[in-house]
Amino acid sequence: MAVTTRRADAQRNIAAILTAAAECLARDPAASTSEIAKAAGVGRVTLYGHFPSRAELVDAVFVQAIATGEKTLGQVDLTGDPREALARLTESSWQLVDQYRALLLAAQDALPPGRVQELHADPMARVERLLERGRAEGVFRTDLPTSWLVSVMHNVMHGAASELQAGRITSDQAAPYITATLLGAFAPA
Amino acid sequence: MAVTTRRADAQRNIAAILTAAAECLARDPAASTSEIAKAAGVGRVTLYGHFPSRAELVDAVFVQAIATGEKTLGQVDLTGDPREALARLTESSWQLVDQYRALLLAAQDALPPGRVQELHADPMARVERLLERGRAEGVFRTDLPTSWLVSVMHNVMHGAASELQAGRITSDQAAPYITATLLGAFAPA
DNA sequence: CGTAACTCGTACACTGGTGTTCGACAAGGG
DNA sequence: CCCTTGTCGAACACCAGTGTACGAGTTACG
Repeated sequence: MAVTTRRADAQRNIAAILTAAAECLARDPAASTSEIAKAAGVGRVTLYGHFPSRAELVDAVFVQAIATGEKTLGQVDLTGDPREALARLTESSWQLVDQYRALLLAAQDALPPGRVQELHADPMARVERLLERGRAEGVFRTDLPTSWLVSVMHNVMHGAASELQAGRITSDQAAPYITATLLGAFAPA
Repeated sequence: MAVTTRRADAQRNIAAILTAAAECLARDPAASTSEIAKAAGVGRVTLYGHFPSRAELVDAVFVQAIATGEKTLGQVDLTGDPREALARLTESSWQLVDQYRALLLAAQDALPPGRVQELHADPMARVERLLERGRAEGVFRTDLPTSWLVSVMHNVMHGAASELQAGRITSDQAAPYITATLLGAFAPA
């Protein structure tokens, strides 16, 4: 599907728009197409030449973000004690959540409902597998559904991002706090 | 400061607008003034006659919601085993969070930053006091700041609201799930 | 080097909200 | 009963964004 018949400058512009959009949306989830085009050093018309609508642009940026995030998470060692694996996964995931927080908000009100969920399927599955293994080994609780535990992890991380933004915690504290909280929450009763 | 010199029908209208706004914003955080006015059975101009701007209307609705919420929470018995008290508080808080979820979103992007935080001070203090007591009695962990634990509680509840909305859990499951999660997360290491 | 692909700015049409103004018309209160 | 207070609808100005149209200019690529 990749149209390889695009001229070199066009490809450069597409890339520039994509990275500019990522930056702008990270600053302000409601960033306008004008803003993004300007940041990319490109006319607004050019932007619309490559992305039919703002929504499709946001989608493309989001897809890209998920893809690079997946690459990072794929390198995390998930073997050994599930608790230690969870700590490692949390550390990496937290970086990503913190980085892409605003982008997620942008996606949530620019993309059709369910689309965000759909694109999160892969990273979610990774967490789920680890939790399942921990449950099988008896180090994580089994009295709550795995999907619930995944959502707890998700929400605690996003909560940490809010706390960080509000200045109530520092960047260094976040990961340890999250890890300590989750290990407590996931331990068997 | 309460202007008692208002005509009876005006007071009725104000009340109607307030309750209509509460309903509309609960359905759609971005509900327009036209929508709210129509729901209140009132002209849009009348609405602006009582509330100078959409933001001030949202503020008023939010203040009202907090006040009635506080009344409910004030009746919760917080004595005895802090863990059981937390369970009771969670049960009541969850009802409120679920009910006012959309309103909170409305407030967050209609009100100046910090205003939401400001109005949450009282309910937060209540949770904080309970957690502090539990820490003093050795049943809650002390290796994380109280403010962090409060935020965890907050975020787990809002996460549950999302899960409920997405149909991944049912209304009955929410409170027990939240309670079980928090008791685990707050237990001493 | 010529042509097709691409870009640019400006301008435009459209949408959907906010807040105001106007004048006519009720309705409550003293 | 009169007058103040309040209400109403319609119209208006305004803003900020999205997406499109046009025509002239530029750039890659064969």
